[in-house]
Amino acid sequence: METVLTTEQRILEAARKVFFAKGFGGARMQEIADEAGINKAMLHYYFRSKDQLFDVILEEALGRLWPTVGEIFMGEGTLAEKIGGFVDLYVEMVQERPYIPLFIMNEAQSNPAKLLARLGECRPPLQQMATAMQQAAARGEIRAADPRQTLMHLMSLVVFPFVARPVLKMFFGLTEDQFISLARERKREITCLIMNDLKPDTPVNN
Amino acid sequence: METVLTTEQRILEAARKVFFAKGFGGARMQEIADEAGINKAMLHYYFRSKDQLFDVILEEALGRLWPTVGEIFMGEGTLAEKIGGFVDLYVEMVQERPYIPLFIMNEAQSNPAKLLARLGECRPPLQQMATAMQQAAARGEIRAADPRQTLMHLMSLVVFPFVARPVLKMFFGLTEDQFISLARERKREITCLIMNDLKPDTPVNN
DNA sequence: GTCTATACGGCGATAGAC
DNA sequence: GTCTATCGCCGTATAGAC
Repeated sequence: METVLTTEQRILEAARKVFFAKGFGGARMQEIADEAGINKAMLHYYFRSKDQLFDVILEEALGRLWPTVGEIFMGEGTLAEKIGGFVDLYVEMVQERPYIPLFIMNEAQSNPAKLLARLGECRPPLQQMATAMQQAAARGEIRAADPRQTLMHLMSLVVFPFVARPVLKMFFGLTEDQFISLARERKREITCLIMNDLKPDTPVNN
Repeated sequence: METVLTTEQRILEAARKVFFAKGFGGARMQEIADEAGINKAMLHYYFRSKDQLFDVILEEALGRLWPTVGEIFMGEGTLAEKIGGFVDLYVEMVQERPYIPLFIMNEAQSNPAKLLARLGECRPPLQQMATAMQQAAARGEIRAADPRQTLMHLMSLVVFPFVARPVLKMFFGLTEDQFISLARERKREITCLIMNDLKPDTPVNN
């Protein structure tokens, strides 16, 4: 139970903060050093170069992209429960680290080579999701649907509002508290939206 | 019908390209000059500083954020038609200029002051949309719903896939062509998704 | 209006004392 | 391991010839 962080830990914490906020190109080694309360030279002592320091941060971030989402879809229960679980977990992740998705989308555009190579190793649980959806469709719980579209719907609905948070707050004239409560309402809304879309055809009631 | 562009126009075109791709911090005046086929000094001759050049580009981009969306919701027709029209128009806009949303979300985070002031003047047509939804609800065409949530749904579903395009292509293992056709399918999907969600309660069939 | 040359500062990175 | 000092490069911006 040591509350004193090592120099390396303080550097990493500072680097996360600055890289996530400014991206690779916008981040300054000096700012990271200041944030960590140490000297610029120490950054190079511990991590040779800006590139290598960035790689460590990037690796961490990518590892946290897909929490334990795959397991949710492989577990027991109805698809509605699984989708609900996915949304809960994913909203929580994005809410805790809102900078990560924007950071990743940015780097994917400005430094594609660097990012996309590593991104290949962090695929979403598309296979598990497809299986879960097929089984649910066979049970008549939902209609047949393209799991890629459904995953894109889910990611869009969960991630976008946090990525665009400052813009949306301005558009809707919201305070931070109001935004948070609006975001909270969304969890349930999103699940309903998706399940409604996947409802099986009901010729009788049509 | 003059195909020869003035120097100023060529600078602006080059600046759009570079700023949209790299953001303010990542863009280099040298790159803009090369792209325009002129000298670096000319940039400063026409636009004094990088900041002022950027402001011009930003202004343009903000003006194109909301096409003539407001009019769609004020016109005749069912809400389903209006939503469909919104999606068509908005997808088209984002498809044509995919860099603009990411660019705006970025600058909103890294240079909030500069952007958010001007952003206030480019609000989405929330008022028109709210009115159209209230009227549709009164006609029994849809259930009562928070127009802010509906607008957030729409923006999320339309914008996110384009902003995250490189990432999604990698996740799903898609070529550019495959991505485009997936995006095309989405237009209809999104409209259905939203209208399904807004369907009025039907106690008889419930 | 367009060019070359240059000023000036900030950046990443390293050397070397302690 | 930690610091100060400094190198070399590249960024924005300007001066001045044509």
